[in-house]
Amino acid sequence: MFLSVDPSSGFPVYRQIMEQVRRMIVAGRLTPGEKLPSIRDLAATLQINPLTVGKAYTELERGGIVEMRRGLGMYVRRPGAHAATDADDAPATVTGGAQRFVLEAAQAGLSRAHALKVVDDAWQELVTGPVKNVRRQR
Amino acid sequence: MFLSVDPSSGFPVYRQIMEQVRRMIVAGRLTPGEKLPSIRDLAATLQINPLTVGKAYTELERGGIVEMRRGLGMYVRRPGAHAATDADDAPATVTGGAQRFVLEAAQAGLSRAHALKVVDDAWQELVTGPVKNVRRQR
Amino acid sequence: MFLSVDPSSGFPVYRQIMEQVRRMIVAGRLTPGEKLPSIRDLAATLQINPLTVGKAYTELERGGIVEMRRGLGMYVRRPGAHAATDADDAPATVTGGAQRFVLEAAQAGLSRAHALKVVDDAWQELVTGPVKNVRRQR
Amino acid sequence: MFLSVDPSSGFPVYRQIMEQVRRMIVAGRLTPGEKLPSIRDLAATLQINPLTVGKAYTELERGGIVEMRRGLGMYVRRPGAHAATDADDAPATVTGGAQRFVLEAAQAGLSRAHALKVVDDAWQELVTGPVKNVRRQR
DNA sequence: GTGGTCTAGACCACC
DNA sequence: GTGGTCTAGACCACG
Repeated sequence: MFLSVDPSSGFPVYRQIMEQVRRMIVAGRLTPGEKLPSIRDLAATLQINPLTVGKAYTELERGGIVEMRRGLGMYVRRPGAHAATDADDAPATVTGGAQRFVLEAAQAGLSRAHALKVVDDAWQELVTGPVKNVRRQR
Repeated sequence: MFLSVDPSSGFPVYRQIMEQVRRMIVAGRLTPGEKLPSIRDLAATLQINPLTVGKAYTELERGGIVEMRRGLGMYVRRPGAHAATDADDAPATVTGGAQRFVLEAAQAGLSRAHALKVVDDAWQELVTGPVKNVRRQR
Repeated sequence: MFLSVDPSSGFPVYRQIMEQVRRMIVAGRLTPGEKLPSIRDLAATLQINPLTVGKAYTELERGGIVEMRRGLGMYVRRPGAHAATDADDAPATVTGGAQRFVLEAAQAGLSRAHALKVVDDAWQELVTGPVKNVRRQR
Repeated sequence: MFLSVDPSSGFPVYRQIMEQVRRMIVAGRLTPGEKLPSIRDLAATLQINPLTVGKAYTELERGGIVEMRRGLGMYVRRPGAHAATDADDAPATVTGGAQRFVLEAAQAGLSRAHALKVVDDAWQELVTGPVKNVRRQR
């Protein structure tokens, strides 16, 4: 598990962690049932406060992404276990995200086709794993 | 000019204003050279603090979207006028937005094709606002 | 607003706050639209850390009990605004609570009628307001 | 003896065991003098740590619910044998539980009569219900 | 002024 | 060992 955070990015560190964990799950680099690094370990690795890691984990658990087993650690949840929870409002979230992206793209002067290609490329990068910047493991 | 804000959405009010103004420009409902409502008028209409509207306008001006003419008000800028300002980093912003969207969509269980369709639909909805053709900038 | 917490009760302080706020809303001592004390104020009054109060407020907001208005404070939400959110699983929570209570009561040797009376008395106390219970400490 | 625990429920595993044992006693599915499964057997069945089962048993013994006979195992105690132990504080516990339940119910929008009915139903289920109600998981 | 985030260090319950 | 809670104090974004 290699994660990287940028404390000076202005984007909350705990959200950076959340996003990367979700990204790894989607990309298949974290599989259901797999154990996440302990709060202390990850905090030491990233050189941040354990509470910050804990906040990220707590939020992920609330979102149904991972589950906590007392005294054992955090584990990636089986997909479908939480599907019922947010299956209904997920589309709304996604279309909202699409609207935001489309606005940005149009504002930047991209054509419709160009914008779609950018999304397609991003998806490709997500499933194959970022080419640069991240190392595979395990 | 119809704007609406939700003070309790957790999303900064001044950003809500910025986003809607940009959206209107992209959709062609605000055309280059057109005058925006005054800070005080808009604040009164939305029942929010004038400082908040002012911040939105200032940020829009910094982004080169609108320009301030002392004593006259804020005006939508001619496309291309700000091209030099952020032409270089705009693509980076867009790809970043694409990555965020793709992550959300994948996490929500959408297929690649489905995600692309959602984006295409959002674009369609954006341009088929009440008005004519889309003016692209840059 | 009179709240009291017992830091040495073993029950998390932030949950004590949550419970009392909910209790006050149910009892009508906090009405929809009313403003809660600021995090700093309440923390100073209770002589606890602001972060602890903040955690209580954040959790209440997540539960749809209160809403945050940026830069203004926390406000009691209008009932029904969140009804749709947890209307479905609320009954499950309630029946679970009922099962726990019934088990306790039976284990303690109460009769069925006696247990019902205890609940009825508790409801009475809730709506009329705790007779004692509002004590200052430290 | 069929017990089930959910390690990822957030509720301590040892308390889940305690609660189910007490429930069985109240419901008559475990009668005074009856022997509980050994720590090792139950731990193996539930696929949990024997220390956890041991803690549950120890706590039950402290509460006077069961008694340990060295070299023989744990046995359900005769009712009344522990009455003197917690007869005094039991009512306080029960009224506390009632308050918690009433708060939950009122918050969920139940009427006073409805809440009482839920409790009555739960009691009914407790005494009649040993039939099924046992679910396996994992 | 408001809440949001982060740090450094501590104690606790649980497995 | 694990995560959960709390303290004391700091900086930032927002209205």
